[in-house]
Amino acid sequence: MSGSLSSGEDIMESKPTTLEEQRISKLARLREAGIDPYPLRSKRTHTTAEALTAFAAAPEGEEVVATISGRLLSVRDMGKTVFANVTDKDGRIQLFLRREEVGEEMHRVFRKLLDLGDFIQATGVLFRTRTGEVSLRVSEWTLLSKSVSPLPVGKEQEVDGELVRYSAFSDVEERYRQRYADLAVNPEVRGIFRTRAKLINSLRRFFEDHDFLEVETPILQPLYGGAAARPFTTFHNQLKQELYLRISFELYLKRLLVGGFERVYEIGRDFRNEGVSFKHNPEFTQLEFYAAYWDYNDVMDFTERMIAHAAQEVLGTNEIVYGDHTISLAPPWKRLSMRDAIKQYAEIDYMDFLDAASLSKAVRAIGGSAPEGASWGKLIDGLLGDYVEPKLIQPTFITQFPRDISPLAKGIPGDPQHVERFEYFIAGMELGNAFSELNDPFEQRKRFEDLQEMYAQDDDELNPIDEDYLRAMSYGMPPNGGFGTGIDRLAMLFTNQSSIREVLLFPHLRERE
RNA sequence: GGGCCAUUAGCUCAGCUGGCAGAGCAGGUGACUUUUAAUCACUUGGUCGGGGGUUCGAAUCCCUCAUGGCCCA
Repeated sequence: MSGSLSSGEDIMESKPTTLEEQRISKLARLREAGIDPYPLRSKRTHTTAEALTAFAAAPEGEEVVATISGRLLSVRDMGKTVFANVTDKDGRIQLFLRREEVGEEMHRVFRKLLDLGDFIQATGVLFRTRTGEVSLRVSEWTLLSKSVSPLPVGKEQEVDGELVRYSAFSDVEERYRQRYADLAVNPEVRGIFRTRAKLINSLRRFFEDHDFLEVETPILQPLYGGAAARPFTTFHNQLKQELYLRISFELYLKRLLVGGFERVYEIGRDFRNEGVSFKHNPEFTQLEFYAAYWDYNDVMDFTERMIAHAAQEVLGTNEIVYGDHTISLAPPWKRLSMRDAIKQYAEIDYMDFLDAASLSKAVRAIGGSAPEGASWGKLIDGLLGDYVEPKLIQPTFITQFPRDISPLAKGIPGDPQHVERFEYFIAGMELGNAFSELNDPFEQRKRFEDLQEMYAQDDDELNPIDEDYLRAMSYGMPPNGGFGTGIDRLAMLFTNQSSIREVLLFPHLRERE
């Protein structure tokens, strides 16, 4: 017998708790009874859901035999008879286990040596108990995996068709730190991530159906760009080269339009070295697409159809509930220029204040915040965030952005202040950003240089000039519309979650000592 | 970055103006021939987030640090 296992000190870094010690001693007793607590193979014939369906579909009088596998989540021991619930990926089934049917020894082992959280496999005939629950009358069962640490399983009860949970694992921090336990005991959390996966699949199909090519571009980049954000830096030892984790995909995807692809998209991870909040995680999933011969109006048309289509596919409706709001994603969405939006919600016509100094004064006059040294465009963006964004519950495109905060967007003819750029907002949240992409290499260089000058003091905004990108553009880039959106925020919207951490499997948390 | 709140048993939580650290669930022992938050009896389990201070005495008051949540910037 293995002394190392009975002590438990060797398999766990920290000292086992009393409960863990009890379970570790059960491991030894199981082995004494000739039972391998971690057997090599298992075999199931039905998921719990399939077993219940098969029973419902079987003609009267026909036996349905099933072998199910899953995690033991509750036991009601009546002596000669034991009731237990076993769950698997998307369901649960009640086991009905009698001494005469499984034999004295396996009956004893089940009652004395199993714990909540253990994986087991059970074979039997389906039937309906006296109280009406379809159950598996177990003729044979085996242990598949012993749970040594107690899972935080709560209890639950059905009240008027609603499942009420008691002592559910709900400590937010522990749920994130031990997501495996959270997922194991909170099926609705698994549901969030199923919805998230369906959303991404649906978007991929939509792109596929519209002749987009899915591509992958570098995450490790010698230069970063395409957004205003601080990057993570890293180092390639052999090349002795400083590298950055990408902050956007933009400049690489547009290089592909130069290369002759006309519609490309990428879904992947971006990294931004900034604060953590209910809507920010240092790494997040981004979707960007670029389509040759489109302008930002085409992108708007496509965006509203794409999101509405995804909602229809994933949720079965265009009317989604988010917090206290019911939101209609059905196209067309409201379109409002930046100038009109700020006139409406902040009651400032910024075209009356055409430089940063006078606009800053006007912002302060209405009690708004105007950080020292903020550019004209940044002040406007600030007004948008403070006064407009929280009000935009129903989907809204805000169009025509200030030029100085939009170095990659094409200008509007005859309007030196604005460019063809939009952001879209739902539920008071900015979800994405798009423009008619600048494709004039001379203009692009000038914009980059202006930016260098304007933000010479500001690390957050200062991107290095990407000469290779300019060279690509100098070969000729088709006019195109581009778009980026945060998948995590869309997932929040689709799953009615108010924190980005609820839609990230393993959200970033500070280290605990 | 600022403010507020939280941190007590494996889980969910009580613990008032400072006076022997509690409950339910889980666990253990036993009872129970179809229960479903099964029930009943008995029972184990604690560095009260860490450190410092005040006090005869601190889970409780003060300071500080850590982590998390909410609100604000």
